[in-house]
Amino acid sequence: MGFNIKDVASLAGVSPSTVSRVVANHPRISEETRERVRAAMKELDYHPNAIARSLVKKTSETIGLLIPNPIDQFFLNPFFTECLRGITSVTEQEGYDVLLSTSNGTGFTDEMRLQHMIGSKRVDGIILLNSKMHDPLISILEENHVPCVLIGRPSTTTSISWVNNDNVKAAYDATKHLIEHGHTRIGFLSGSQELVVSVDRLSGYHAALRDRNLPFDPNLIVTAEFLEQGGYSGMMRLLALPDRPTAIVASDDVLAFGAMRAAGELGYHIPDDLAIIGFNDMHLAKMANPPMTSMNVHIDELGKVAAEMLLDQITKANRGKRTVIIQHNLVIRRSCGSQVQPTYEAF
Amino acid sequence: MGFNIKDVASLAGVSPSTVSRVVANHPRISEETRERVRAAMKELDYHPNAIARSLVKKTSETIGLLIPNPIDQFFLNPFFTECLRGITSVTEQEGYDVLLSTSNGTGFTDEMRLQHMIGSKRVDGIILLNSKMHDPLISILEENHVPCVLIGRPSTTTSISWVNNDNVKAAYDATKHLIEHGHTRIGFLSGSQELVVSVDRLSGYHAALRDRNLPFDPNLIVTAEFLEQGGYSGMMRLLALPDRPTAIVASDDVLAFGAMRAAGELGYHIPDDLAIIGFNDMHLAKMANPPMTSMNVHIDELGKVAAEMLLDQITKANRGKRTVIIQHNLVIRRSCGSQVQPTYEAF
DNA sequence: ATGAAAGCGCTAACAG
DNA sequence: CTGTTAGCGCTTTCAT
Repeated sequence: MGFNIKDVASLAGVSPSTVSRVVANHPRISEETRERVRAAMKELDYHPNAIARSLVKKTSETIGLLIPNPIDQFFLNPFFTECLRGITSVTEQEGYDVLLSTSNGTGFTDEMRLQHMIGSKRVDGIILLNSKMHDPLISILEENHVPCVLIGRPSTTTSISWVNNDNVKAAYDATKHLIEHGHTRIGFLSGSQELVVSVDRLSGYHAALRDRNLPFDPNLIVTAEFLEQGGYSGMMRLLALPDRPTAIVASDDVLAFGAMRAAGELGYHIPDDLAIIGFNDMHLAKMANPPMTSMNVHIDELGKVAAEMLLDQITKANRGKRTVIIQHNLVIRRSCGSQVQPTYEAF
Repeated sequence: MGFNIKDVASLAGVSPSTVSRVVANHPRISEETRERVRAAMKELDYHPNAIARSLVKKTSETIGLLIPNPIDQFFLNPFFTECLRGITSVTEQEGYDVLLSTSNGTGFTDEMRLQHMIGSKRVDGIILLNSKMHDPLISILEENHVPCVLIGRPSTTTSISWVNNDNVKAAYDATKHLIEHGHTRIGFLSGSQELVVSVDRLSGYHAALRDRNLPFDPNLIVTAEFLEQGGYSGMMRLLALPDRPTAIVASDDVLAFGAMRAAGELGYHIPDDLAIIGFNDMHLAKMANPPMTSMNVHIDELGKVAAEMLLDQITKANRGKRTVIIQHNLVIRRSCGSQVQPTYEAF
């Protein structure tokens, strides 16, 4: 318990540096001493102290993930799990661990937590989630020259790399789909306009209306938190309008679920009375009643590519700025009035 | 960029130890030097190197979470997110971060990853998920005297603390509910019998049948992975029986979803032809068609209590073994044939 | 109240 | 191929 490199060295009758070399698989070590050291390591159940190693090598084989506040609200949206699944699918292959910056108790802002994560040297790079408009986190990252990748689009010019969907186009496509179904009054359930993703999706909605010469009615746009409750109350407001929408684009599936619940309570039938399209195509979507049409933006892929890009920066010192766009595709089910077979999908 | 304690010290005209003291809020520092040091820290944008600190203090303000292999399969079940939500709700208050041990690329087993996490000294304590029967991880934890808490019940006597549900009783209650609805042929969709939770839930099912003098038919028990696909194929097998069950207890909601899909494809109507009860009451459950009756075991609470217990061990050196049982409650919706109002629930 | 010095466990020149 | 030496950046006695 708690043996260190010196203990192993003296048991094997060599110097600490030799032990260090066999641990690191240094080539120029005689087979004989290598064996002897290995035996000593096993006998003492020696495990190298990663902290000490980290201190001298200045790498930690760990990447950091900054969970934006409020933390537990973030976990409520399946977005996080999907992202993390993508991220870990590459870290596990490359031998990296993932540090979640959660500590917030002492009233730390996201900026302070990011500064701390960088300054504390516990991670070799950082993945940032959920970029906000005029996000101060971006400039912190730039100033510090830390390897990092943003999941989402920065709202201002920046030198840091990012992965994103073409959210403008995705919302455009979703809205167009409803227009092609004959809808002219289409409501839009938006997430907070502080988030770039919300801004982009709203602007795609606008563009689609404009292209088809449909009038734009600000009353048809409701902003809510990315929570089911937000979708519910937003929808209630839309349905209370004298000239209610006949179709809804929700910029997140959880909003769409809330919207469906509100519609159900008021006695509207989906898709006959009201068409709904969600965003993200979470697993939930296919189990909804009726199964929900949703824009799949391949969140796991966002995470996967972000992690790959980050590890590239870290291991290859490849700091050139890269931006990647992940494709989207509309998964048509029954909530939008399309005539599709009642299919059964696996998770 | 990259200033250290010495840089701050010389700028402030003091010794490194003094800087260290003001960082640590040491009381016996004159107000004047404290100010001077703070100014220097701010000017250099100094952030203490947590790695160096960790090396000497032997604490990291980080707790480790060992994600069992296969990692990405684990993320597919919402169990993980809920657990993590509970865990982070306490770490964020207490100023701890969370390290996910994911690195697995070089063919590491769970044991090796645990050993590494402990030996590497990057975490002050460990939360273990998903205990298996005869789990070797448990003995590793015991031997190393690391602060740790198990989420789940250990299958053998052990000195380590754990949090769990009374899964035997929970499955008993779920099964009893179906029996009270008049069912006598009740199928059981189990997760892998290598997991303690599966064993417990199956034994609760047994006990309920026994208590009501119902015959036990091994054909009614199907074991599958905790994935929707597992529930689907398991259900297909049950429904192919000459004397098919009229009700199902699924030991996980994702299994129940797969079961519902299979039943749907074969033209069975739920709950009229077939009653189903799931386990975990994930958010999905209430959005199912029909809304799913499910045993809520309060997973976030498991995570929360586990984290609290762990931090207690770490900060108070409170190593006494503790075991906590989190209550369960059946959330009755429409998939089990109970006559309940079609209610609408928020997330 | 502050500084000097030793050392946490490891790696990396530099010698040999 | 292997050992010696000098740190990595910080905390912590022990002095003063």
